[in-house]
Amino acid sequence: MQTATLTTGQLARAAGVGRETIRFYERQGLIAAPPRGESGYRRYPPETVVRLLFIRRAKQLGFSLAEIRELLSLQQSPNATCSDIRGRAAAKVADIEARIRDLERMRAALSALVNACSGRGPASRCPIMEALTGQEAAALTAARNDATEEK
Amino acid sequence: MQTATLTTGQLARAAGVGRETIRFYERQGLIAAPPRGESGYRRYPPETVVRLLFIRRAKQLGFSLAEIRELLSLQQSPNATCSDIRGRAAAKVADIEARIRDLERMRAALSALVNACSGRGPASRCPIMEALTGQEAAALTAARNDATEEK
DNA sequence: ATAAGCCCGGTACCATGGTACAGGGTCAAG
DNA sequence: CTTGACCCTGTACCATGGTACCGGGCTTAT
Repeated sequence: MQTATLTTGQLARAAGVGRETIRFYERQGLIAAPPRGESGYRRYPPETVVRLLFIRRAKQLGFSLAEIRELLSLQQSPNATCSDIRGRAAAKVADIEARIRDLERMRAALSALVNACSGRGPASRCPIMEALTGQEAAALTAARNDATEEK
Repeated sequence: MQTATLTTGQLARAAGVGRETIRFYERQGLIAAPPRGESGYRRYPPETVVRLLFIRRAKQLGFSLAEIRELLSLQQSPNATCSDIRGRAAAKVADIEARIRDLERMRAALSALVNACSGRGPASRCPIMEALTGQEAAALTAARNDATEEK
């Protein structure tokens, strides 16, 4: 085995990802299809490890694979500017902030319900369930009671 | 058409969801399969609207369809207690808070990178890209330079 | 009575990020 | 020279929450 190139398994171990993941990234255009040996085995140049680690870090920062593909192609392109990158990163920050606000809104609404619930009594009269059920249930029940009385 | 029951389309309009979504929820066990008319058409009792609105609200609060199915079955079950419900809601709050913390961590790391980037110069020397690329790239480049010099 | 509009079951498809085979070929050590 | 570990392609599958289409049947208004 030549130490100059890596097989798929060696690359996977070096980058801390699965072997299948590497082939998946190749299909997704995140890493280039490497040259092949006689046997058809992939022979990765060692810098592919760097690229895979880049992908891992970008994923941890919340970038999708599509966005990472764009970042990588900007990296490659000679007339891409630093402010292009900065713009994408800032947009992603805004995106993350929007998701946080969304979750904060949920958290506030749901924890208000939890606080409104004593935890005693049957589920059927739980304030949480009543809030989720809304007004319509009462209206429908009333309508049905009317019908019963009229009968 | 009897006004006592609703067709799938009427139910969909009343609850503000798609017709296909209702059949999907039936397959997922979120709403019971309703009785059918002569023609095989579904005939929903009007309270199904309440159930669909319940599902919508619970979804807005971050519950998955599987969790909503559980909430609905607790609602139905006579020996389920209020504290069962409260427990699920509290667990969901904790879940949402964990997701928020995760996003906060991303936001902090990424906005630090955005602040470190002046936005001037080529993408190849962008501090954001350098941070994502890490140390390995420098090490590999050095190794390659060594090899070149030795040759 | 005919056309529009609704409904039926079944199936396939969307995005996201992979994972898991099956059925072969290859490579290195013993 | 065989055995086990590795690699190949291709395809199907996982969860999530639906959406879209097909070929047919039903209903309703004109």
